[in-house]
Amino acid sequence: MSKEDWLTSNLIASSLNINPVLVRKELATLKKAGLIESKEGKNGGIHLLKDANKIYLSDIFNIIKGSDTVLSLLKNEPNPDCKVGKQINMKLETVLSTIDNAISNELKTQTLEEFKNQF
Amino acid sequence: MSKEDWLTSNLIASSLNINPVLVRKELATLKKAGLIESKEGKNGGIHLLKDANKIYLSDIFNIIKGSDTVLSLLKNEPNPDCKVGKQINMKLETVLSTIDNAISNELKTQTLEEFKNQF
DNA sequence: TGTACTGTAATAAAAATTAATACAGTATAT
DNA sequence: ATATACTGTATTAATTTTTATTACAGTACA
Repeated sequence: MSKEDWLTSNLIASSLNINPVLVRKELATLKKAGLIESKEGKNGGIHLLKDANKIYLSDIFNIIKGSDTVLSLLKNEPNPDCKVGKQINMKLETVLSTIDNAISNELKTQTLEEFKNQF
Repeated sequence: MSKEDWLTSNLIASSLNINPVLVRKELATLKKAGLIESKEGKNGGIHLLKDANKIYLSDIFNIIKGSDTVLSLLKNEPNPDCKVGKQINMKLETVLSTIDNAISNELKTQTLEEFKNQF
């Protein structure tokens, strides 16, 4: 992908076999995070702002993940009358954060370029 | 929890604030995996088959996770006419497996006993 | 000025999760 | 023996989440 290639959300959507609007929503997240840039109008689209070999899979993971934890066990609201239930989400949060970090660290070992070169 | 304490699914459900049937389904998984034992009939319930300090959070994680990957990106069926789409799930699977391993390794560092003792 | 994009909102449809109901089977206590 | 309180499991309903669809304003290019 050279600097002047602009990928369209329709092309991506048809490759992923999902709806273009979904793609554009995810791209909005990546754009906000500064990973990609977009161009409106005819012949527009998106492309990366950095070289793929400077982008680690962890970067993408962390952007898409946002502030949630990957394992979303914190949505449940345990019985507050239960001594354990009252405190467990706080304790779980610690575990779930270390899990997110473990994933992120693992994904630091591969660049987008390396992933791409498999094809 | 001594050897003769039998926790009922209703108690667990009311602590978690979810439906008892859901609890019993998860317990069935843990039982099949040999982590817990159950007793039917009056005064029945479930309890651990091993000491909590011999059970690592990773054990529970792996049982509950089953054969799926935690990040379930493989359900999508990309366009098979796309050169990349055709192959990507295979390549993703590798990444997703390393993620599962990373989580499992992280959770090996804490026992159920240690987690419990926080309360 | 028509065309092909992004960006975003609103709504609908589909899928996944959770809840509810029901009940057979079983062990215990009285 | 029999009422009681459990597990185990099936079926169906309700709820929530995810994904798709439709629509359209804004923008840049040819």
